Amino acid sequence: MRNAEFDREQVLRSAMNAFMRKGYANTSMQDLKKATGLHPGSIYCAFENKRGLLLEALEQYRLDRSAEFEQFFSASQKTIDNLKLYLDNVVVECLSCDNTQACLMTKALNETAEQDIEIQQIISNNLSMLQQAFTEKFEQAKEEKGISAHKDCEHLARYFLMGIYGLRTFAQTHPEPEVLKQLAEQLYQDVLR
Amino acid sequence: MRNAEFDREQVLRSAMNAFMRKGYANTSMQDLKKATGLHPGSIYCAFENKRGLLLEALEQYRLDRSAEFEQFFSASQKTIDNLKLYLDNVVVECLSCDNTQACLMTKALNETAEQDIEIQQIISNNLSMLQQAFTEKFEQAKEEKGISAHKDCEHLARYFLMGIYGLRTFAQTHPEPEVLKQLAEQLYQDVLR
DNA sequence: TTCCTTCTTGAATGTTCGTTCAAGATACTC
DNA sequence: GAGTATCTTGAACGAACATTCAAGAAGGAA
Repeated sequence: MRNAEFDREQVLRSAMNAFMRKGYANTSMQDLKKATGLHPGSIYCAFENKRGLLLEALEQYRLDRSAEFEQFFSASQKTIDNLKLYLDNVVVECLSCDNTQACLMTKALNETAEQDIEIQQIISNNLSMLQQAFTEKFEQAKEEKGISAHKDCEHLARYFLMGIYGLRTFAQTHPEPEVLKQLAEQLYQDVLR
Repeated sequence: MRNAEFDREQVLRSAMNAFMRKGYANTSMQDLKKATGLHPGSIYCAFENKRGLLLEALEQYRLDRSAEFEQFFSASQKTIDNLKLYLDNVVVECLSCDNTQACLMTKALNETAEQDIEIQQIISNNLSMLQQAFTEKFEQAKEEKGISAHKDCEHLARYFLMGIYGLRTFAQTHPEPEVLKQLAEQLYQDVLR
């Protein structure tokens, strides 16, 4: 027997970043080789093919973001404040030029639209989970009297998510800190109101 | 002498749709041949190369959308109502499955990010023009007393555009009419308030 | 009609892509 | 320490890609 030499999670995160930077179609096996340090044969042995690597990278991304999400909501006692922290972090992410700048989910969603139904479905499910997570946080905020009792938490979650999508796209053309912060602030106020 | 047989605008619109459906990288010359009815040689003769075709398609898209934009604001006397009409139309577009479903600008923006700076710049400029057009409409609405006098029209335009971006992305995963209409309604209310 | 210019055609080109595979390297088992 | 199962390597593969180009078709001028 012999174990694989590479760290699977680390490889997946490298692939994740490569896909986010150039998109799925524009990331060649050579790019992936350079990014992951794995030779083509190893990639095909471990992930079946390029698409399999994307599928696992998407799942790793979901896990990582899910963990990150929960971390934000252990920061303060008040859920509504943590939602603001989360939103502010989106802005920070948008502004970090050296980083990937976009969300792997929405990036892959845009690219595989009407082409790969399975990937489309997986991403839809993942984003639905995120939406559900937001819904729960808004319900929690309602219990804490952070938002008014007559609000529809599902709607708030959808609106919040829509705002985040929009913020990310907007940031691609106008990555000006003040503007993005102002937009995020307004989104937060509109959700609270 | 001899004139070209094809209608340039019609070819550009066909290419536009092909690029929107599959994305730039995933649209092959064969796809473009099928979509436009032009043979590779003609395409290269008329547009230099695939990228040149995208560049002209982007410009045609801008022109078409610009004309469509102005049409919305000749519908009613009140600018604020026309903004609602525009927003409702975005929802309708999102829901028309047979159609392209996405905006060529944001689609290409996502795909060429950090890869083709020139295209990136062109799209940024085009989206800035749209933002500017919205700003002017909001200022017009302010003069008509449709929105309160102390509002920052530039900010409103940015927020409105952000909402539209978000709506489009959201629709890709959840194309449910009631949900999208509710989101658009809330966006409109938040902008008015 | 004849000639010339321009457009159209589609097969051919070189390149790059994702993918495969056989040889070599390595660690575990007995 | 020999044997073996598994992983790693990277050259090689066919397919698909964007692009080219020479031959053919067609309109305008004379």
